[in-house]
Amino acid sequence: MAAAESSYKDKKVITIGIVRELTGLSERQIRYYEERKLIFPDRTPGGSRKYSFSDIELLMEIANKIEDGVQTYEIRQEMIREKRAMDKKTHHKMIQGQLNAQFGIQKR
Amino acid sequence: MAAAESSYKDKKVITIGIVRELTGLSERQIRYYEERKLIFPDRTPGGSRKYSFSDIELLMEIANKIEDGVQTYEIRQEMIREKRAMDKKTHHKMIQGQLNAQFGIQKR
DNA sequence: TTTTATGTGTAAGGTTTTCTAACACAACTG
DNA sequence: CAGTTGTGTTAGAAAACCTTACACATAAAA
Repeated sequence: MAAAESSYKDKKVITIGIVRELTGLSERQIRYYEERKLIFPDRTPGGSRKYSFSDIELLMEIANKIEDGVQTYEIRQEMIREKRAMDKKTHHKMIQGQLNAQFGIQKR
Repeated sequence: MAAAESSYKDKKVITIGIVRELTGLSERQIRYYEERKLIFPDRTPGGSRKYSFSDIELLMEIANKIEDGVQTYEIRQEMIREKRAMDKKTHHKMIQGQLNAQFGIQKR
């Protein structure tokens, strides 16, 4: 049963400096992956980025793929494919909201 | 089995502004409760405070008690008592590390 | 009832953190 | 070769934090 799960994992509350520390990536890299639409932090009213633990995990996966020579464009395609696959099959699962938020209709 | 549990809940990665937002408390209050030794954030190398989700929960409990007229001093006593009770009984449990870190020997 | 302690607000001045934009460049890719 | 990718770095500005201090209404203690 266990309902929606407020889960800390997906709450966007971590600033980029901490993310840098936790992932070992440079802020430049983190922002660049956002530019390439691989990651979608929230923002404070003032404009500072806020990430979740999920985002951090995702960033580390991205970093691995990049190291393996995979390009951001390809990574994005994979992610979109994965999301679609999940939409069809597991139609109401946890990660759902996560990915939906990221690849859904970007409210410009 | 399930070992130590890296758990996001206790990782100190949230800055005070976000804590303010999540708890509804003012930064002044949050810092004051620290001064009264009710909460123990980590610090970045630069000196900014970092809190965990546990800290946030704790802060909300504190806020409730304060509203009920309980003084910070009493709250602290309660917390110390609770910690001791747990030390005796549940001798190696999750929350352990959490509380220990907070009420253990403060390395001045 | 004076005196002291508690809990918060607010202001000042100073650092740290973050942001965007731009230039540079090596290593690919087409 | 011309264009793209992924990062570093710099520069200037804005946001977020920090500490210290003064004020003050309440509440607790002497």
